[in-house]
Amino acid sequence: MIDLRLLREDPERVRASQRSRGEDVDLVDALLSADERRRASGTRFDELRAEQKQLGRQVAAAKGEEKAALLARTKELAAEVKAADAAQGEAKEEAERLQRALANLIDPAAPVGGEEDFVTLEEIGTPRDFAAEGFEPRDHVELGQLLGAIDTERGAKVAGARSYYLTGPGALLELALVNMAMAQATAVGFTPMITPALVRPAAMDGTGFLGQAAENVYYLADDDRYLVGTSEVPLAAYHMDEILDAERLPLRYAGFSSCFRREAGTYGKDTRGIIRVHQFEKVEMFVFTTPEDAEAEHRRLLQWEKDFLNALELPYRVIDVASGDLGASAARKFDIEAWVPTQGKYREVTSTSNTTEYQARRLSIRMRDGEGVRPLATLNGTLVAVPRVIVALLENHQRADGSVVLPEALRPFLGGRSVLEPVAAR
RNA sequence: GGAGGCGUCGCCUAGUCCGGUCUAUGGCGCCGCACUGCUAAUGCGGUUUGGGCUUUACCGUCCAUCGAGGGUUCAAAUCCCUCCGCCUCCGCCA
Repeated sequence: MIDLRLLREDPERVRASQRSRGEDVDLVDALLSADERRRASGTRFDELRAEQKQLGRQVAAAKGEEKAALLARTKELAAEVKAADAAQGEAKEEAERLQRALANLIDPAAPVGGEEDFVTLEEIGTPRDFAAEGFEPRDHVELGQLLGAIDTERGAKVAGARSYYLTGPGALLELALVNMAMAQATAVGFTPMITPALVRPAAMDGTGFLGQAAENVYYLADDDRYLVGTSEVPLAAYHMDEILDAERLPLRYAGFSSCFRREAGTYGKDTRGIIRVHQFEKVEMFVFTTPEDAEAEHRRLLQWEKDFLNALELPYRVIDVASGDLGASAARKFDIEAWVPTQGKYREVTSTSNTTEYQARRLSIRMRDGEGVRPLATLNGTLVAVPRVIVALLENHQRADGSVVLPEALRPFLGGRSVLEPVAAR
């Protein structure tokens, strides 16, 4: 949610943000007038209620006829109070509904435009020239089969499309990547967390995933629970309804969980392999900090993501995502895309968003400092989304014989192993 | 799944049976002031959160807030219902 005071003082800024996102601008004025109605109905209720309380005290002290006379008056007033209360409730609900529907204010520094209008901030590393090396690179599905690391066929048999098994070295590779990510995160002060993957509606809604993104969320109707698409959800909601001492900030958590995505509306996209799947594991960084520190922390999250990919010796680029392609919670977002040789393209492997005070307001997470009590800022960033990193590792580090060289930094997490070799088919 | 107990403004706690200055008690912690070579101790005052009005802030004031939501009543922390959470026991189970 955005700050209503800011909305009242500078509605044009909010309209501009909506426009830049390509979202409904009328929502802003609908919210403004709903807020007006909310305050008016609240004032009326408060006045009636004050009168009722005052009379109530008189009733308590009165006796006999005097009391009977008072009761006649208070009875009438009670009906008015009840009506005013209902009106206030409706106005409040409507205002909050609209307030929740409004996306976060765009950071003015974010590029304006749609999905294609991102700005490339930097390119790190150089994609290998396989032609010069004299062989055609295999894609990760083929490599995964050769190495006995990925089984997409049986994944589909058992769990349907976009499902897979990580087998043998593939399974170990996941564990190694997760351990390496956790080691890096804890070294710079993150608290490792293993989070619930199944959450209540308040957590899902509070993080902003039940808006436009709702169609990609698995919902268990019998239990009124959601499967999270990222541990950002349980990590953000971890401090729901709390007031944190500003001196404790920043609070940094590295969450590990399975992630579930329906991938609705992506039929035909990335149907081969494990780039787009319904279930995967991920280590996510999540930070609670002051609004003043949020922008600097966003840069730090990006740097930690780069550190990780650098250690894996992968070529990648960093993009500044354009306004129209931001999630509802994000004011600004940087994605890192790793080079995928067989596609001749950079593909998203991490994403870090500054959600400013947006999620904190929805989840009622505040901080107490010298200024008093006010919302804090939250930020998130991927450290490792396992399948996509496996894709990049296999394809970028493959050799002509189908073996894959493991980057130095990963070897200690694989018992010192330096190469994955093809195995006989099973 | 079954039976029972519990949920009070940071923490602990009084109040709930029997509705009415509860405008929520006391302690701890914390903040301010006083006293004091320093510290400690002591004394006094303050200390939930949100919303409205006062054009912002300060100050002041009103309303809401006793796990959440509804109901009964002139009036609900207190009575009734539903839900959520925690604890104990039984059953089942990785």
